Amino acid sequence: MAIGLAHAELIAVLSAVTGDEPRVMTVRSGDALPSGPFELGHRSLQAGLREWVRDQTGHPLGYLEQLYTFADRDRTHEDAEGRTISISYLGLVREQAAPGAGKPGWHGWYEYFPWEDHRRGGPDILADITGRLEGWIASEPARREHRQRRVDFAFGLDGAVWNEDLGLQRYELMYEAGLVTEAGCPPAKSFGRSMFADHRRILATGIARLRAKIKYRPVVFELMPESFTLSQLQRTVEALAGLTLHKPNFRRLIDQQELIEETGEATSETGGRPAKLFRYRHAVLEERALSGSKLPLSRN
Amino acid sequence: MAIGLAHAELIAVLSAVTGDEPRVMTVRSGDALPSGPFELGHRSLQAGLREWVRDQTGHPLGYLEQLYTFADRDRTHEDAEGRTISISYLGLVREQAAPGAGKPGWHGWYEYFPWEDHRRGGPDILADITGRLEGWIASEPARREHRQRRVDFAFGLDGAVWNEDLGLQRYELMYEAGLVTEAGCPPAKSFGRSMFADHRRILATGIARLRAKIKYRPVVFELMPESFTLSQLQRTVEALAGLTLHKPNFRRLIDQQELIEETGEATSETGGRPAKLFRYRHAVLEERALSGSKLPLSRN
DNA sequence: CCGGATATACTCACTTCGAGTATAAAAGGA
DNA sequence: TCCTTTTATACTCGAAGTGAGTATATCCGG
Repeated sequence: MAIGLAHAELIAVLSAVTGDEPRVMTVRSGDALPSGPFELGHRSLQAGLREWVRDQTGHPLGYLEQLYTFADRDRTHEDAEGRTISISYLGLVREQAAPGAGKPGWHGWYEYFPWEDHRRGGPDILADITGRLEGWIASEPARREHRQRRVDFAFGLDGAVWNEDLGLQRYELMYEAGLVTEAGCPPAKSFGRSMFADHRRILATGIARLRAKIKYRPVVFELMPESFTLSQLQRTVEALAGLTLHKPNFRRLIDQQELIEETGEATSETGGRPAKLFRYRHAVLEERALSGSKLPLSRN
Repeated sequence: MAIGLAHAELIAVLSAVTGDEPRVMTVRSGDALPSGPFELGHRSLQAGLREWVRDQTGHPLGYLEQLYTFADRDRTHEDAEGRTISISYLGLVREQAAPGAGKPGWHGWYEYFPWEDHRRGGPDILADITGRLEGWIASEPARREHRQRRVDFAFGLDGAVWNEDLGLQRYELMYEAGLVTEAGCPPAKSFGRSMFADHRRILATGIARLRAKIKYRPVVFELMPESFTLSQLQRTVEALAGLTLHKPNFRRLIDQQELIEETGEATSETGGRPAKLFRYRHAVLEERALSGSKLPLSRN
């Protein structure tokens, strides 16, 4: 069986949460995701990326999973024979281990996707977007109905509810409708900060994946410091989902799953009544991480 | 940014269900999964694979999704510079469109994973496997506890319940314990039919992904003929999951989701009372395919 | 016309889950 | 000191979902 030659690169969506702001590691002042060649000599892709991140950033990398492999024709490396295959990964970095977070190199998710943050209600920018999308829908009568259904579903219009998992579909619709500069839209009429090539699409893929995952796997804890309060944990989940949650239900679900345990200490840095500190029960839960563990993503 | 050179190949896990037997398309008399070079000139990986499958098999390919990209050191192409990157896909083929199903080229899933079929109760082979695993657990005192937890969880022992989604973890445990020929185990002491290189592991990845997916996305319908009875649908799901389901609950969940509609006809080929025929509501559901749609995988 | 087989329909108890309400313990200013 | 604000923690209730069992309908073949 013959084998085609290609160039291989790794692209990483590395996220951390500082306070209540989800961030992504970037290069070129926030214009691109970190990427690099897939070097020979690595044991595996996963190991290669781990090593590379450690060298480049000094941050130990907790959770790491493959996102998607792209090889579209428009990704062909300029002057080279063969084409480029981009293998993208999603990685989670602990806040405390990310001293660079906040400084250049880390940028908030919602700079790139301002319409995705619904923690203070649906953002005003949404009305502008859906308005422009209506124009796009009307512009081609033959596909009108189909487009209308897609938009209503993705943006929670006409009876549908906003679903935080559909971030990628929303970005792709906006791309199709020419509302982002990556699709050739003039900056003045586009939405959100754009990125190099298809990096923003890859970021959207990572965000969508993470938002879906926190609902059934205890990956949030990869973003938390060693000990934390329940409110901190909730704010982290809220930051990722771009939604606010019902506090009593959040707490109920967390402790009925026995994912965490009290450290015995408390902190009064939170303003009001001191909060108990908790830690994640690593050892006991290695396996369970593979199955259960839901988070209550009910709208508030 | 420099780009590493590599060989790229595509590997496909193409599945169909005939009657109540889930099958996978194979080459080399069932010893390998179909694979081929990633040719230049394809619009994308997805398009390349679609084209390639159509040419090779004559089967139109319905659902297609990327599974995983492998590039471990032991997958290096023999005499070549660079290494091989294998991009694997999961594809679903309709029974009626797979005239070759049953003939050479298609093999039942459970030839390769006999311990995964629990439709007639836990298979006898399971006792042999867990017995051998106990030996492996005991063989290294330092990791005993950890191994015990992994095995109990994956195989549903010691209070845990059998989880059909964990097929990949089960295979990997068996590989680690040296119970499969791919890991160097002599054929007489190994379990299930083996495959070339890591193809059986890729098949396990595909099966696990599909078993997980049918629970929240309506992908089963990609495997059904145009019109079908509810029992047929249930038997297909059962074949994939390797479990039997509670009939009344299955029907309730199906029709409360409004995924299907009656064709108006009925068939009396089933032996007893004639069964109504249904069809999947394609058009209405393009978008919903992205979110909801659960299947009742409750044990019976 | 009756039993076997399959299809279809209904019921009930238990759990889950969204949503609201109540109490506890700190800080800080009047 | 006390009262308000703020945050943490605890409890309750009703609606919906889910597992499991039972009952009825309609064919076939003897």
